Amino acid sequence: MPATLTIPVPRDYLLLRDACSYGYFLLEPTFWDPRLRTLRRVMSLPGGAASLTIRQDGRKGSPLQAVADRRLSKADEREALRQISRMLRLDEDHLHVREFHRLDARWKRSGRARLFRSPTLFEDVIKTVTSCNVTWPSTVSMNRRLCEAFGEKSPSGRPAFPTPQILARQRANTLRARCGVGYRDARIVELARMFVREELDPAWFEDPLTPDEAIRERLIELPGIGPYAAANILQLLGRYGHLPLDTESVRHGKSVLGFRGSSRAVMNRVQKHFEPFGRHKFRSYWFEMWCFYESKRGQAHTWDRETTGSSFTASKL
DNA sequence: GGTAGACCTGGACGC
DNA sequence: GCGTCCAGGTCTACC
Repeated sequence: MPATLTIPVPRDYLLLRDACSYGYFLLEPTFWDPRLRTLRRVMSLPGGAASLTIRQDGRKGSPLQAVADRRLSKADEREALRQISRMLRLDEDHLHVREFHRLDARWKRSGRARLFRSPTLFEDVIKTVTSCNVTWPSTVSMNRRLCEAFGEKSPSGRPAFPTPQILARQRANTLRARCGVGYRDARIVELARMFVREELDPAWFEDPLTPDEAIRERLIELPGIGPYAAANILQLLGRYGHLPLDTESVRHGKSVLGFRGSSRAVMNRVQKHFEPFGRHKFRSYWFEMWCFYESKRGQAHTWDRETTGSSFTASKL
């Protein structure tokens, strides 16, 4: 008998808006079904992998229903709830959201504030590494192949994201050959080993008392993590005071904000432009870009993963 | 502290 | 079908 979980959400929570709010919702093993408006993904739980399909009845603030493809023990249920809560940012302080809307009133009416992320910090770190120095279709491909090659299968045959334990046991060459990750191979294996050896402690990174700058400094030391990746991981940790500046920022600066000059000059102007939004600047920056994408491709919850969702490339927008 | 060049892959393009 | 070029952040060597 498959398990069904009922998950309370903040009163402003809307699944189709808040799940389809960041590119990772298009990456394996996550699957947003634009027709059924459900979010499906396989999670690694104490009793093994399980696929969960999450839906909301369409009303803001209605509880979510998550249906698993197998029975879940109490320990499985607790872990599934913890991961879903992280992924959908259900635990994000509503005062923090209100502060953001006071600072940037453009998003108050639509209610945009929450950004989709992975159920674990490890997956967020690896996804960030697979998004560096490649166009989006390659990021899509790397994540699909990582899951197919190394993800534990749920009873319905779909793979989870590989655990640090599985990736830590691989040789770099194996990752390169089976997942097309290129020179990122050794960096991904080393990151996985650091998680397994507990040199990277997710609790320290997730602790609100840990200063942003301490986290940034630690991230920059890691293989494959530079200034862009560190800022991106910071926002994934709910710390929105840094901008992950990349070629996409330059495109946005030029085409939407009307800035001119070299890439470096445009990046500096983008940085300055969002300074007034202080510790919420990433959300202001991101939703501005997200709205631009939606103006070109339709609302994100209508995007098909295999077509629209696989084709974004800054230089072609 | 700043910067040039290497690192890989997939897609576009020309022949 | 093959070769060439390009996009994309991090890392190292060098000034």
